[in-house]
Formats: sequence, C-alpha cells, structure tokens
Amino acid sequence: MPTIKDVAREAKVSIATVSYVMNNKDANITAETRQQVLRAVERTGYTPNITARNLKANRTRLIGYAWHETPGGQVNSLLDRFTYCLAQAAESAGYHILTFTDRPHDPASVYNELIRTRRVDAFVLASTIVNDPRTRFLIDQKFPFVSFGRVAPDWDFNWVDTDGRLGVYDAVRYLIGLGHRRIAMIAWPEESLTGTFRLQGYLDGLADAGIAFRPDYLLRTEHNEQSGREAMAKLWQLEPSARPTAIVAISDLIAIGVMNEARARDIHLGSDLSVIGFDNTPLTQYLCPSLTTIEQPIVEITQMLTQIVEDVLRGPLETRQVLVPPRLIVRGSSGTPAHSA
Amino acid sequence: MPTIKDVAREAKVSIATVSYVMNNKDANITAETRQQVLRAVERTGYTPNITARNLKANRTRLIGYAWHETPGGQVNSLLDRFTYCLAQAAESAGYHILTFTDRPHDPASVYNELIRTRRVDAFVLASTIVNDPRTRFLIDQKFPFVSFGRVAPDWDFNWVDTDGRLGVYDAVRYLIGLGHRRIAMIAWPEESLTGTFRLQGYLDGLADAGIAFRPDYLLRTEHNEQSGREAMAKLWQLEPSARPTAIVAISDLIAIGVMNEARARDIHLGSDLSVIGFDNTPLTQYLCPSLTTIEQPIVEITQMLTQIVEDVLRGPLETRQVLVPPRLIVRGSSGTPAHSA
DNA sequence: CTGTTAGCGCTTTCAC
DNA sequence: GTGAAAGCGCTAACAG
Repeated sequence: MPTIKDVAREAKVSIATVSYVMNNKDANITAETRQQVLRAVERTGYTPNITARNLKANRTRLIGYAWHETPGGQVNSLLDRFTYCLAQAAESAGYHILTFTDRPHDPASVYNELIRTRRVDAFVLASTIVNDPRTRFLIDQKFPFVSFGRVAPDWDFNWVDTDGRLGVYDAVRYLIGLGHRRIAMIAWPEESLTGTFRLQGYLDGLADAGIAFRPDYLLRTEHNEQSGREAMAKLWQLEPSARPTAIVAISDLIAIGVMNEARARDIHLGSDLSVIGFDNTPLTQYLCPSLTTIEQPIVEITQMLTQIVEDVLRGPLETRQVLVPPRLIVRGSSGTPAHSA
Repeated sequence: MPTIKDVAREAKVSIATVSYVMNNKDANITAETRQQVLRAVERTGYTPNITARNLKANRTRLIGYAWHETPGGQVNSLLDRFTYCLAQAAESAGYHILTFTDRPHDPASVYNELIRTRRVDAFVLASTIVNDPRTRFLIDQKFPFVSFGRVAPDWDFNWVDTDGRLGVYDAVRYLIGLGHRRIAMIAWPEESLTGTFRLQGYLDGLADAGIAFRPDYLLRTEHNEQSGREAMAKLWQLEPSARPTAIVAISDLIAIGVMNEARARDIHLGSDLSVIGFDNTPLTQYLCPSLTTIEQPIVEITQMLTQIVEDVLRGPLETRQVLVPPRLIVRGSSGTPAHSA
C-alpha cells in the first residue's frame, strides 16, 4: 500500500505538499504542482491511511452503538432497521458505526472501555430505560452522545424520541372517528417511561372526545405475546355489553397476543373487535388480518441523531431534545364497530 | 486523558518500561518496577490509545460488515440476530464490527474504499449472491474475508454456510415420517444458489424414501408473501385427489403466503395441509397456527466466521469451507395428514 | 533490567 | 509557493 512518501517521491515534491493537495488546503499550491501530485496519486493509487489521520487529529470518526439482546434470544426487530438507517446517516456525515454488545450486569463498563481506549468519538444510545445507568455515566463523563429515547424527565442531555403520546393519541382519535366508544388499552408496567407516554396518548385521546376513562379498560402487562392473550381474556370477563369494541395494544407483540386470543374465541377481528399495535414490526402486515399499527419514523430519527452527533462533535451546543411524530398505518385489524352507535 | 508519558513520569520510569508492563512483554522487569508502573497506571487511570497502537501495528482490529436493505425497506430479519452474534463473537476475539451500508449499484466500491483507507482488517460478507461481485473483488484483492454463504461452486475462498440441503432434507423426512406422500416444494428462481441447495434437500428426501418426484409439485417464485399465496393457489388448481398434503416453502415469508391463502380457502392447517418454512423468523412462533420451520444455527455460524477471520489474520491458511447443520423446529403448522395411508 | 531512539503515516507550523 | 521538521501515542530494536 502506497504511503504519502511514495506519492511525494513520485511527484518529486515534499510530503507536506502532498498533504496540502489531499486536503485541499489553501496553502497556495500552483496549479501545476497540484496536477503533478494528483497524477502521482493516480499512478500510485494512494489513499490516506485513516488511522494515521485519526491519531493526528485525535478522533476516530467512529460512533459506538450497542446491540441489546432481548429476552428469548431475539433482537428487537425495530432496531435492525434502526441500525441500518443509522449506519447510512452516519456514512453520509463521514462516520462509521462501531457496533458492540451490551453487558447487562454492568451496562456502563463497555462504554467506559471504549471511551478510555479512545475507540469512538461518540455514542448513540438506544433501548434506554428509566434512569438508564449508561446515560448517567455518559453525562457524568461529559462524553458526547445522543440517545434514541428519553430516560428521566429532568436529566439534561440530547435525545430524539418517537412521540409515543401522539402516536397513541392519533390511534384513539381514529378509532373514535370510526364510531368506537368502548376502547381499552393494554399498557406496560408503570416503570416504563415509554409506556407512560404512550398511555398518556390514550388518556388524552379519550378526554378530548369527552369519553370517560374506565379503570377496567386499562390493563398493564409485560412485553410478550402470552401477556397479550391473558389481557384479552381478562377484558372478555366483563359482561358482553361492557366489553370493549377496540383495543389499543402498546406494542405489536401484545397486539398479536390479543389477536390470537380473539381468534381462539371466534371473535371477528376488524369488526367485532378492532386491534391496534405499535411499531410496525416486520411480518405484521402479513398477519390475518393484517395489523393496524403505529410506525416509528426511523429514518427521520436516525437522521436527527446523526445531525446532533455531528453538531456535538463540532462543539458544545445547547441541549437538543426532539420528538418525532409517528405514523398510523391502517390495515385490516381495525374497522367500524359491528354495532356502531 | 493520560498518555504513556504521564504514566512514565508518574512512575519515574521510561515510556518503554510502561509499554513493556502494559503488554506483559517478557523484557525482564523487576516485580518492584512493575508494581510501580501498575500503581501509576492506577493513579492516572491510563489506558493505551488504541489508534496509536493500531498505527504502529498497521491494523485496526475492526471487521467490516455490510447491511443490506431488502426490498420493502425492511432488513433481513435473520441478519439482525446474525449481527448481534457476530459482534459478540468478534468482541471475545478482541475485534469490533464496523457496520456500513452497501451500494447496490456498485457493490465493490465501498469495500474498496474501506480497504484503501485501511479502515478494517477484514470483512465478513453476508447476503451473498451467485458470482457475487464483492466476493470476486475481495478474492482478487487478496484481502482477508470470510463469507456467510456460498457464491460459486469453484471459487476458492473461506465460507461458512447453513446446510440448506440437510435442513430441507430433514423436513421432508419428517413429513414422510408423519405419513405424507404428496409433498410439494415452493422454491426460488434457479439463479439462487442457496435455493438450489435447499431444493436438493427436497429431491434427496423424496428419493431416499422412494417417492417419485412430480414436476407439478415443484414451483419457483420470488421471495415475498404474495408469491407464496399465488403458488399455493396454483397447487390447488390440481384436482383434489392430486393436491399435496404438505408444502415445504423455501422461506418463512413464502410459507406465510401459503398459510394465508390456505386460510382464505378454509383449509385447516396442520391437518388438511402441513406447511414448513425456513429461517425461524421472529414472530413466526406466534402465527396461527405457529409455523414449523428450519432454524439457521446463527450462533455457531458467527463463531465459526470469527474463528476463521482470526486464523486468516494470523497468517494464510488453507481454505476453510464449513457447512453447519440447521435445526427443524416443529410447531403447529405441520402434523399427520388428514387421510393418512 | 531499563532507557534511548527510530518510526508507524499523517498534519501543520514555521522558515525560506 | 514549497519544504523541513515536530509531534500525535505507541512499540520494539538496540544499547548500556
């Protein structure tokens, strides 16, 4: 592999001149010399060694991003699109993504290692939890990062997040528009911040339409299919006239549980019961019926994240906190209630 | 951030001594000096700068891996687990994964850039196609890489692949064991090498059981749900007594199409018709009925890949080509034929 | 046993 | 306009 020296020798100039030309520095270089260098670059097939550049500049042009394994050995299906889009956005800003895996038992330690070895210039965080120790650590270290997801109401750091409240709000308004009045919500446990926002959308949607909130229409469960089934079963313990005509599930996985349980009870989905999920997980469009769901605007989010990382690395800036509106995707699992008012 | 100089000053030794201690070099260092250095490291919180190390060693300890966007804006759902496991395997070998996105119109160009800038030490390829131009390029460049997936029968390079033939073979034998005799296969177009191997498993499975191959039981379609539906519809144009009692689909997505079409025709899945997919895509366990499928052994594959990358980087070795057996996961979509012999 | 020093490939200040 | 030289942080050959 040719180095800057080879090019200098070939062009009969100093290595400094080569460097100037390569970097388009305004150090006045004659058009002639420039051509000479360029030709030498061409002939030798020279490309600057990025490691040497990085050492000199004390940066890596690498952004760290951690994969999180979710229970069941599967990876969060939203995050694969996320990673792809993130890599794409980063590349167009001259960065690359370095992926690593998290250590559930000591979440901050990998981040610490990567900082100390100066492996990366910044981090993008995802799958944040309430009072996320990684977030705390990075804030304390004053290390550049931006988070996909909020963490705690009063922590001062850069984040981008889906407006889960708005997403569910839109879904509820959509159901009300179809004629639904008895709308239930299956939410996550109270500890989930993301879950709290989404739930708020449900409450706001009902309130704005003047529909009273019924505590027996709000269930909280874990994030898995089985919990969705159970929640559905529980709602059906209500006497028939009190049963909801629509259920907003806080995630696609729970929505799938609801649909499976409904099918087992011969409830016709889309008419007897409307179901809405959240995430637009791959394959949900092929369920029977296809699942109405709320799609997170991954492309916009990754672009914002990258933009913020760039800005942060360019110099300190005031904290940026951005909420991106999601999009309701109407499919077969939702429709006019069977006995509309 | 402290550098080696700070530690040397702090420990009152030369930087060379610090380096020796850090690298556990056998350059005879007294236990005493070593302790001194170690304490200084402790006090200063020193960690070697990896960029400087890399410049010196002329490597990056980075393995490049490209994301491929599949049509429909979704990412191959298998590959997110793959990436996670790959990152994990790489880390335990002292590497990190640098992810980048492919350029469909000039696939080799990104690889070329990353090689020329010396951004990575090696590549892991996935989503290979027949006569993959990236593979060709890397072979020609003699750049270290290993591929997840075969590319052409006679190219000499390192690869690890799922034994698709064996996977489908096992599935067919399983169906035969249940009493099925009329087994159809929905395959990919002939250009697909992966598809060819899987199809061979079907043919071998029938042959070993002495069941004659029927051309009208072999359909070839594109990789999407719609194609699966259409293929199913086509099979059902056969007169009732000639219709298959089981269908092996070459992918979960196609299997889902088959199931959806079957449901639309009120065919009872798991008894009237057994369906088997390939990949164990997330959510397939929650379909109704849950999908019997063939799971690719991702963990083993990523471990093999990493092992080979390590070996290749340590020095040239004879070509390694490894086939890993997949695992049949029996679920609700397959069972004894309704009118077994 | 430990220190001096050259050098990895590049950028950039400072002289000419 | 161009070049010499210092230096980024580290490793390792060589001296002592």
